[in-house]
Amino acid sequence: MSTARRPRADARRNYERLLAEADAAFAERGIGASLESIARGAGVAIGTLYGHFPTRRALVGALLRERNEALFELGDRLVADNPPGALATWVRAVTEHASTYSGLAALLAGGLDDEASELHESCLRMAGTGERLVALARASGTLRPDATGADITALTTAAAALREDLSAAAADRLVALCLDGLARRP
Amino acid sequence: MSTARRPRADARRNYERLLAEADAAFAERGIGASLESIARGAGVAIGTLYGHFPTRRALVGALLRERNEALFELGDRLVADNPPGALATWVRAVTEHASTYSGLAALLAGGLDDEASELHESCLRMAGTGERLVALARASGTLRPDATGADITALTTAAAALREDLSAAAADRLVALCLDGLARRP
DNA sequence: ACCTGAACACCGTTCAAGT
DNA sequence: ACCTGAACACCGTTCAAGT
Repeated sequence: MSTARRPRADARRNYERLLAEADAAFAERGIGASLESIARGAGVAIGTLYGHFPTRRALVGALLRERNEALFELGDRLVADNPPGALATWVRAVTEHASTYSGLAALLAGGLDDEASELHESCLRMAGTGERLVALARASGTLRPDATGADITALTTAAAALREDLSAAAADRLVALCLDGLARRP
Repeated sequence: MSTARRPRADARRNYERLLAEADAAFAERGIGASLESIARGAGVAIGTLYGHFPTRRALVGALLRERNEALFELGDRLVADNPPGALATWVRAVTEHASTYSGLAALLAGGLDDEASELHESCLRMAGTGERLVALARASGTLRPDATGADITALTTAAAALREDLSAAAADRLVALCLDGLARRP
């Protein structure tokens, strides 16, 4: 059934080199780092980069693949086990994930509504996990009844932006305050 | 005492044209809009733009001058009168101000620590007003004793970023939740 | 005193030509 | 099947030459 072919050895090598170089560049100079400099650093022509990754988002998506899997694994486990503080754990994990590269938070926020985005699927899945954890917390009476999954999406997006614009400490504090605001009053 | 001279008529006209064109460009395409296109739209050479505004931030600062005055006037009045909900009013006003152009929130956040920034002074003043309003609210017992001015800076920065990345509704909701988290428990 | 625009360095994206 | 790099369009910034 599979129509997949083994890629040519040089293609595979270029692919890996581009990923490694892009990761370094995005980590250092943010998600807007020049694609030309990435191609140069990987030792390939600019056309080769575009051959493997037609858009910047495709490159980001490929880089995030492993991190996404780890994140979703955590999410599934939290939903299944529903341990105390599951929601807070999830919010912190997503915030960290969205802070992998500076500028990523905005890209992820945009990927939620943009079906054409290579990040759309993982954004949807993150939102879905948030919804489920909110439903669980509400059912167990630890959350305001009007809390929604959208609140969690907003909170993680805001916290990730704060990490970029101000500091991780400010972001952590905001998360704590908001979760406090979301908690059910005794 | 004043060493100020009346500017040449054409200089003044170019200055005003550049401001008008920049306001339109920043409002439409965000704070990163091309300076070359702004100069073109204003009908002047690119060097003329640099002559009047040596950095992008200087241009933004000039555009915000009037808005800043209105904001500070509101802030001073809130501090003087300390009406109910003063802190919430201030947070919403600053959030709106930081959302004037897309991308401005990040610039303002950076201007707080960067003394070289043309926006530094107004950032400091905003933070100062926040501090005073927090002190007033704490003194009147409506705020958690551990609340700080930094919390207000973080909240407005986060809300402005949310407006850009998600929606104004999400931002308003976050502000409400955080202010709830900051309120003194009865 | 101010304006002009060429000059330089850089980037995103495409695509004909190569291997 | 993949890679190369020239080509095009665009931008930030500076500065010598003009008025």
